[in-house]
Amino acid sequence: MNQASAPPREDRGHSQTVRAQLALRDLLLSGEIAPGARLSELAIVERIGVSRTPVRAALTMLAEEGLVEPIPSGGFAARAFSEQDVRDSIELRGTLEGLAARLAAERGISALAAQGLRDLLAELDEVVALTGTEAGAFERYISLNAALHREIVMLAGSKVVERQIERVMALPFASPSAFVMAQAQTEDARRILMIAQEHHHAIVEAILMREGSRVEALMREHSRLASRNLAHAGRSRQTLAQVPGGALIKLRAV
Amino acid sequence: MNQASAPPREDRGHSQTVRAQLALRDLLLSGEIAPGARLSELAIVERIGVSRTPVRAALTMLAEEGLVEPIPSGGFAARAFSEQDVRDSIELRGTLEGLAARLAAERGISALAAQGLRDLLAELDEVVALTGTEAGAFERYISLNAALHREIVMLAGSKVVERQIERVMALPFASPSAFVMAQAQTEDARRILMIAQEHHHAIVEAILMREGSRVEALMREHSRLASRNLAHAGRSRQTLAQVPGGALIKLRAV
DNA sequence: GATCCCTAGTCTGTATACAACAGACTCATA
DNA sequence: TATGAGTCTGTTGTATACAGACTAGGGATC
Repeated sequence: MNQASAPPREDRGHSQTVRAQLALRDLLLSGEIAPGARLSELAIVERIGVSRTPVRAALTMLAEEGLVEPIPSGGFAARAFSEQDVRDSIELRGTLEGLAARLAAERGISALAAQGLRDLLAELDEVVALTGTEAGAFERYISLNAALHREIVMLAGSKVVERQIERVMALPFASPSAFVMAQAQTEDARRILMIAQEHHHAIVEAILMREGSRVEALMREHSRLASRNLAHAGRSRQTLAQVPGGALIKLRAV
Repeated sequence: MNQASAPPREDRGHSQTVRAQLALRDLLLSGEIAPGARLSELAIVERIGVSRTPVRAALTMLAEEGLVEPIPSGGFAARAFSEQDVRDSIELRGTLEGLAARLAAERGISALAAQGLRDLLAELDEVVALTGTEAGAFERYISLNAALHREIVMLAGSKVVERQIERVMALPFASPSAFVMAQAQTEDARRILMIAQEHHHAIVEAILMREGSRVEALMREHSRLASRNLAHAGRSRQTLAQVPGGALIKLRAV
């Protein structure tokens, strides 16, 4: 270990493998490593200062996540995603979240969990009202939105389903809030957030009323908001840069 | 490399990592490594005759697949599945296959692909007719059934969806034919196969007619046949032993 | 001038050595 | 007898050395 000096940031507590994984993911998502490029292990070693073994482990993990893909002759390459891939990922997330929400509705949730959902909804209501007038409202919306979605997935009470959804969300542009930031500058932004929040209300209500089929349909439709946002964001590479992992997306008509 | 002798079977052509992965998967699915047991790397090295590096790689891959799970303090343990886990996995597969079938229907398939589906159906018809009178019919059914399901997934034309379904099927008892063998001895066997085949016909028809919503519902219901079979198979550990990966399933009331 | 082959360099896959850590066991003490 | 500290063993995480495979570039030949 003759690299630079101490661990770059407060990476202590993490193993070298985790550090490598996070660093690599950053490099990939920011586009610093171009999509399609081969990932030479030695080059990565020099770049992030851990030895080949953890780098290799990180690469295989990222390959499982789908951010890199194995090259037949050996090694890995940064993966590129088409607009269709993104759309499919969103549809996939909607379908799986729909399943989770349906299970939650059908199996029923505790009074405590119900209150948790209501609280999240109320907080989201506040934030949506503040949007446009207060800085940081979007960031706050994103985190609350993620929390609500996560909570619904948890309420399905199925590790198997949970794992699977986690896996889809490893593709960053598939996350529920991926395209919110891309819309932040638009005049439409507030309107879209209000619609999304209306969805949230309906979804929570359906879960509480144990309307499985309804909540599934709602959840799917909800995810399609992201698709719509993608259509907007996809118009320019600049907007796309606001989207997490946007650098990985190849536009058709650039 | 002072182990035993030459590579155990015709494992040549595979890398050590792949060999380790296959060997470990076998060990896990057969139950030779008990669910919940810690997987010591050294022990595996001695058992399958490759060094720690590929064993380690295989372990992380199997962890991604969900067959083993990381222990907080380090290392991995063989995972155990509850009956509920199995049921959820089947529901998950049904949902995802439903999505794939719907996409195939909505996007349309080529004339060649349509003919391929019809051919598979015809072959399955034959095999189902032979069931009970001819040995090996069940095995043939399983392989044709798998081929049909695979084909439908391919026809969705989405790598992202395909990958995800692959991942669910890594859990062997989630595969479409998992519980067919468990039923082979039953007098119900033939009846169940006929029902499944009726499903297949309706599914293919719906895809050809581009009835997305219908095919999705059909596909889900189709997957629930497996759940029903599980209920039967789950009654005894002996029947469960016929199911791939059955050794990993913990019965509630044994 | 184009194509094919050979060679050198680079890279990955694998094995192994080393160090830090976790857990269990023992022994001493209250 | 119970509790605590200390040690000791087994295990994983990490680094690195080595060998085979692949790639690219240059030179020779058709």
